[in-house]
Amino acid sequence: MNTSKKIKIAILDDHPLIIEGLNLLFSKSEDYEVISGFTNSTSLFNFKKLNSIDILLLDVFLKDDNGIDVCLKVKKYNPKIIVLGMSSQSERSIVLQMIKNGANGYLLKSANLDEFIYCIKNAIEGKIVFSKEVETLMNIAHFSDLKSIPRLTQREKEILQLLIQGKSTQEISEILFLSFLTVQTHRRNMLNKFQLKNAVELINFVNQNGLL
Amino acid sequence: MNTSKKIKIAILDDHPLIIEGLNLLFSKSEDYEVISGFTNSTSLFNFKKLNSIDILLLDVFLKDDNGIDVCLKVKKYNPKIIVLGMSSQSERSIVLQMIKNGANGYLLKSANLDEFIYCIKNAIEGKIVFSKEVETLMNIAHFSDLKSIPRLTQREKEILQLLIQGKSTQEISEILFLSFLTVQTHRRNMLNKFQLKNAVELINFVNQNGLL
DNA sequence: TTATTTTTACCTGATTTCAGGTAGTTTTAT
DNA sequence: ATAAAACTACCTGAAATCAGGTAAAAATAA
Repeated sequence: MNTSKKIKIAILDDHPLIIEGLNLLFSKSEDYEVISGFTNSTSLFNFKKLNSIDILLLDVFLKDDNGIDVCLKVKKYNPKIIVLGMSSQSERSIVLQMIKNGANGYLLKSANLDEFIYCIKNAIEGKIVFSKEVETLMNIAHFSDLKSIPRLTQREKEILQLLIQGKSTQEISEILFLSFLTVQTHRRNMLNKFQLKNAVELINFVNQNGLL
Repeated sequence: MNTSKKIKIAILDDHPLIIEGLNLLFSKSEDYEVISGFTNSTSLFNFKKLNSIDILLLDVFLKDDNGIDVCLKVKKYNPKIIVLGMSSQSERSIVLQMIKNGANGYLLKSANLDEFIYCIKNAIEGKIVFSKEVETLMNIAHFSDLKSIPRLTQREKEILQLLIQGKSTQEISEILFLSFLTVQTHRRNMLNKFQLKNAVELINFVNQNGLL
């Protein structure tokens, strides 16, 4: 870590207001500086000095893209860039996916300004950081989830996607050119995998755990 | 409208960052001033000078409360206060409910800074205002919705709530001390009301139109 | 190449949901 | 007081879902 220079922060958030706020927050600091703010992912990836970024504060809900994919791309490009996910509401599933994709932490935008600073500091030191509320959300059944939840196969995902739209087994079989009976089997397998009772429960479960 | 004084803006948003940003935005203006920012609804309602507020910028997703209820309370207290809803993602249902509760407009936080100013200006002049994205979202089937969508009765809502949790008709009947057949009738009535095929479609419809 | 996973498909049977109709009671609004 | 709406409950029958099992291709990984 080079201490002679300020730590360079970039922001990707489709809310100009948030960028303004963060800018203001760090403008007083002697250790950090915001070198650029982007409102969409393409302008981030077109950024010439991508490699000079130390920390990327990354909103997960973007207009043109989503933070989960952006995180993966950034980490692939340069794993040394510290990526901190941000959003307004925190969902377990999203936080889990971000961490799975290499993010170094997750902050709620509603966090106190102190919390922002504190988390960034710790992230630089190599820790995985969460703002308070995210932490409590995560601790309920902490990290076991990433392994214990069986995942869906490709076909299952396709069927699930149609199921979520309210399509019946018959309709799904016609859309995917499968036997009615095959679709039934897949449905049953999904219910069995997660120990659920019916389609509604399945959809709830999938939404809550971001399995699609 | 008193032009000798600045127009007084209050902000209720659980994101300190947003409040900071808006503060900065209006700090340059000669026409507007931010007189106070709140991060929860109780502190807003404890505010002594509530009546001096001209415009309330109101986040709909709050920790302790929700903007839809807050809007109603504020308008009840003083209908002259101009209330503009804000959120990160826009959902038809929420926007509709806000307007129904007397809000004077709705802005996405991702709106450009110019858009904020523009909308506030027009709201003061008595218009119902939307930021661009909200406008396109609303225009798809514009305001007919408020009337044309038949609404759910109390009992139907109770049953729907359980249905959404994945409960079966049998379970629901036990929970609500009703006949199995009665619950079936209510389910059927709901499907008929909205011309839907099955429970999953019903749940989607309700979520999309905020009927619960 | 072999083992494993995935995808496909069938059978049987129980349970649940969906669709149509009717109808008495209670609550709410005019 | 009367009409309208909401709530309750029943009947019948068709359709769909759920639950158990088996099993053979096909694709993927070791």
